[in-house]
Amino acid sequence: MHDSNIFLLITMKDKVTIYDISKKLNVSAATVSRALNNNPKISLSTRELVLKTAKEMNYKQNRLAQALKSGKSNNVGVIVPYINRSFFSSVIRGIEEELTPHGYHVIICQTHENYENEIEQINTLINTQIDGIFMSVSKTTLNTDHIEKALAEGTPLVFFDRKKEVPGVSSVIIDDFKAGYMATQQLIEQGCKRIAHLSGDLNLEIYKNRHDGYIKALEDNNLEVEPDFIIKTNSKIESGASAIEELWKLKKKPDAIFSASDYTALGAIQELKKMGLKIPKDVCVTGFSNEPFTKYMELPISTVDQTPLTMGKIAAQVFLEQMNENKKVSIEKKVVLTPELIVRGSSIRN
Amino acid sequence: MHDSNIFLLITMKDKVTIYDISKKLNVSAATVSRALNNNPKISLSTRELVLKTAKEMNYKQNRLAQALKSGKSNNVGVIVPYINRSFFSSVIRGIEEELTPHGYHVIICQTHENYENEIEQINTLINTQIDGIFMSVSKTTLNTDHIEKALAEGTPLVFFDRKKEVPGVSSVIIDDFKAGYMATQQLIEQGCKRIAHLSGDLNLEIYKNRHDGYIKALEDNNLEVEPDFIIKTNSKIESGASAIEELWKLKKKPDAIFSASDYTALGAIQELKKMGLKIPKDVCVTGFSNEPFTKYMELPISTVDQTPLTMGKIAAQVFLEQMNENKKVSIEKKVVLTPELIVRGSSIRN
DNA sequence: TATTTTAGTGTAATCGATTACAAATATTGC
DNA sequence: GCAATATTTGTAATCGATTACACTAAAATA
Repeated sequence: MHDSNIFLLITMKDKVTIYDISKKLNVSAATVSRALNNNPKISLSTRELVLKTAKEMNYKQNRLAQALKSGKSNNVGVIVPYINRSFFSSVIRGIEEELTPHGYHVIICQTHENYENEIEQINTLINTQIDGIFMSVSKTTLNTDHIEKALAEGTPLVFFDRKKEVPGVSSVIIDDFKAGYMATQQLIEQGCKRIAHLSGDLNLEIYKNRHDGYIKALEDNNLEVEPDFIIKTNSKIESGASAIEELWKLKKKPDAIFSASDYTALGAIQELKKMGLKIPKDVCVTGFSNEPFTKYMELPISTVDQTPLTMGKIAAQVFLEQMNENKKVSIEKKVVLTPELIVRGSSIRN
Repeated sequence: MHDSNIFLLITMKDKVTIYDISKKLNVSAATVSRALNNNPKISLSTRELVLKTAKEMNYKQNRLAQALKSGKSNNVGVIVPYINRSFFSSVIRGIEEELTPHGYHVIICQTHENYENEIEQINTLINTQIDGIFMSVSKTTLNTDHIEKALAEGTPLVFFDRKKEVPGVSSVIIDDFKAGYMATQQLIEQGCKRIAHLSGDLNLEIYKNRHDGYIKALEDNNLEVEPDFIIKTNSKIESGASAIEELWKLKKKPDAIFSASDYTALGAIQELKKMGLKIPKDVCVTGFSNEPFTKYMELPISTVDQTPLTMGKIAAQVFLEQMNENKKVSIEKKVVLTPELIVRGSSIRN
């Protein structure tokens, strides 16, 4: 910290309420409220007078009071592992852009991939009387009691990307199986025959599906599934590098890598280059998530785009639909978006 | 969209209030409230009974009602141009992590760099009775009336990164002058003598300061300031490429580029390579912002880190300090963080 | 003109929690 | 045993906006 000044200043007027307006105009607060809400049973003259006076007095509606009365806060909560991950921040942007025109505000919470935080965040969101929750579950979340409790309170919930099976909860995800299949298929089409897979935690649905898509593509092309070619990694660059070390200890070496994460793909590429191998000539590589950096590399990395902005917007739409339904009934809607395979230099051989 | 199922389910109990607890225990709501708030003037036995019953009935405090009564919502608003920009999402993360332990929630708003949106967002945040606003002003914001109005309502405001001069408003920024100076100095130390600058809009303080730091470094090293070497760009990759085209039309060509944005730096590098020039041998390049991709390039790009997480945390601390002060007095605090020059391959010659 | 409509406004309760103030009960001291 | 004090609980107002119901006055109808 380099510098820091102090400066004093007196401010602050009291906030104007409908009672202040009603006093000034000698009408009841009810009349003021009705005028402000364009209630038809108010005379044009008083309505205009109230509106004019409200503007003059710089009246601002207290949404808190309104929310308490109506039982609707017009706030929604979004729970993600980290908000500054490219994918999550883009989903949030999508949600925000879709909901703002409907008068909603978005409250964001991070779990840091921690189950306890997730429970805590859900509870405080419920206390805040949010009208709905959007969430991508943390990696350490196994149990769904906290989610079912939220539902029982009547809080609509929408999963995006990372979901759990909970009756009554809608979800918006991408077709990870298809993504895994497409990515693998494209590598096969480049002539690759020994494709390794750097997988995430297979207990998570998304990674399991990417893995299964990879397997199915191999099978459909009559390529042998080599268990040694499947390495569990953790979305870190170093993890990609060490996976390559491990793979290159094998007798039969891979000629392509399909990584469930762009970061491990990057680590793999760096390690392969260090070993003197040429990409894509010797080894083709495809990552996952379309992290911004994949596009900007001198050798751009093939990857799968999860269309996060769309995902956020659709999740918001699902929520809005649910808000328009009968409150005593909740509708479960499962939307599966088609991912987009982005083929770049790292996996083009000809 | 690939698939979409419908599933029905009945849910929802009514929410439990202190009145439900008070009825069940045959005590007054006041007693329940006091017990829940650990008010000392309540007997241990009733306190325990209330707490136990509250848990049994799954009571959740209504923070809306509490907020209305207390005049404190425990929500703060953050206004940024776009939430999915690496820098902004990291600042937001910093704010969130600092304020969550104090019971605050963070509401996010985007302006899309649009002045009208900014006004709108401020107003709806005030209606929502937020306890404070954090903002980075939009590029199109010239006038500060909307901000002064918010202050007059008694809403504390903290600027971060992009600020305006408004009396009574605290700010947390980085020393952009110093950043520009350091970056330029490092290029000079590599032996560069003809350093061009790709600048942003000089009407914005941050770009003006980076520019001024660049000029000062040249002067301090007795290098001539060449007006043709200063090109206005717009933070897009293409803008960096066309700046290079323009510069290389000059008789005297630069031997280094200091760009006020990582994206224009990237565009410049791509264009220079296309022209067959070697980096850093022929031209050194330094960008600004430490965008994630700069680190991952085969030739990593030198850049300036704005320490966004720290910036968010400090902004939050400034806000918390202000909340602890006398409400009728607002204290203006100006924090200037020291940026970090990250020297990478694109500007190392030896 | 008498009576029914209609339009416009006011009264008061409500949302859920908090808190001065009042009241009831328990405890202490003499 | 009784006043004085301390402890615990209740009553009711409050935060600001909304709205069912009641009421008045003017307009429409017979």
